[in-house]
Amino acid sequence: MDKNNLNQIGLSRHLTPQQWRTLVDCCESIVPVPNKTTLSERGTKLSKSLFLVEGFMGRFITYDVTDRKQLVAVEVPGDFVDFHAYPLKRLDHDVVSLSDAKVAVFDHVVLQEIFDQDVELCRTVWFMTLIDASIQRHWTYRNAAMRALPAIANLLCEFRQRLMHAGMDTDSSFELPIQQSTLALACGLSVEHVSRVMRDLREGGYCSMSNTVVQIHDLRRLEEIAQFRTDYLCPSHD
Amino acid sequence: MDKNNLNQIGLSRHLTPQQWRTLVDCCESIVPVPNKTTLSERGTKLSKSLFLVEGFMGRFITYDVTDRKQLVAVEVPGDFVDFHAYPLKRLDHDVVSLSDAKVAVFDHVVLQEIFDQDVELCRTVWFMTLIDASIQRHWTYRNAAMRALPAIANLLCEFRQRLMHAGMDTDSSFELPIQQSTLALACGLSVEHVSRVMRDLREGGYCSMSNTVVQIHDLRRLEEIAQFRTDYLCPSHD
DNA sequence: CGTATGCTTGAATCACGTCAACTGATGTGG
DNA sequence: CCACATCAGTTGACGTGATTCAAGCATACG
Repeated sequence: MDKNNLNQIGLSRHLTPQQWRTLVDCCESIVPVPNKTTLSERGTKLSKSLFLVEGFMGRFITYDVTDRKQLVAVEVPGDFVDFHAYPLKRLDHDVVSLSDAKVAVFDHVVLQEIFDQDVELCRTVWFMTLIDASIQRHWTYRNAAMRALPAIANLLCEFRQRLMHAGMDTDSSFELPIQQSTLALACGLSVEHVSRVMRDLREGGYCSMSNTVVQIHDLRRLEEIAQFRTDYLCPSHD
Repeated sequence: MDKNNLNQIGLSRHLTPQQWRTLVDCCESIVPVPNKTTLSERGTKLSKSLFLVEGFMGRFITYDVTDRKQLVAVEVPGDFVDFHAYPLKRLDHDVVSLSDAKVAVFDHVVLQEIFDQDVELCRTVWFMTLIDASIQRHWTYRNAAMRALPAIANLLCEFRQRLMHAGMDTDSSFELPIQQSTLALACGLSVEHVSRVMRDLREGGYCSMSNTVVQIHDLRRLEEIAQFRTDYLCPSHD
């Protein structure tokens, strides 16, 4: 895949066309990533950042003692993966692909150069990492304050909304190449309980998930039990 | 209080002395904030950012339907409050003081000017907001993956560590001007259960909390049951 | 004084985890 | 083609961690 074919999708739409071109020009390469690939491990020093072109990525925090893997964040197409690694250098978690994916690679040194020349671009990218932070706060909220059924419903609504931003058609159904066990890891629930919740959502006429496709049966009612709000996903820039 | 008395504490220590001076020079004023003051409400447009000189601040997400207030983040002295509001402008949550506090106020327009002149400073402040994000990921983890007792223990360890960074003496005890109900809001637990957990921590010889002081009885064992790790609080810059 | 406010404790209930067994789809090698 | 393994999902029985409701107790405060 040629880097000139890179489309401005998802969060990257916050950039002006010129800024986007500046960024794309310094893209090192575009590489395919198979499912379940560990892209970076906790504590190792990073020198590259990624733009997620296709597929899903997950951030996992693991404590060796308990061996519990907790999924604390998911990136969808159009997200910048580890652009915050650029100033942070070392991360406290692992980044693993949740599906076959495709990523555009950026070198930190090159990024530093273009940011030096364009404070506005630096600020905009900063802004985008802050939307991630906003989503992260919501994940904190969801895990602490919501019961299993509304939580799962809420997560599905979030995915739908974010994939919509990424330009995918999500009217009555959408592709979601992750499985129940992944939802369980994201919400801190057991797979068995997620299975029961999915049955309730199905039988309640809200939505259903089979293979890699989520079918929305009644969006209004789904968003209602999910207590879904969009403000944390798309804060206005002005 | 005069702004020339502002000490470089906590996260602000990531700035060089010159950067710190640049920032302090553009501080508008230093104002006292009484306990339980709402500094900014969800959705309202912000034109100022704050540096927390003294006291504690909390970020609350509330859904009107359920009326459940969830505490998703806490700021300690030395933290920049809403510096990320600078590019974000509107927040998805409320910011409320958890104790009597003192804040230094910065105007966004002035900030924009000094960032325009110093990309490096912009980058460093960005870096600091990313440590917040790292903490946020850990809160997501704690809420999803940890049981009540280790979770509370972990939160107390986090406060201890962060207050240590802020230059407070926290050898065998430290000031923590928040109450059990606040811990409950932070961990998504009921006040009654937090009370029981605190009793277990006390009787187990780990730590105890009375009024506004946390007494550490056995730090090693406390950090052990808390599964405490410091990496998410102080990532290295290089 | 009485009345909040913060903490504590007990008993009943419930949401969710754990364990175990089973299904169906997919794949693999003989 | 069949025997077998694997993996995602499902279901039931049971245990438990945490909530809820209710009451009581201490301290601070108008």
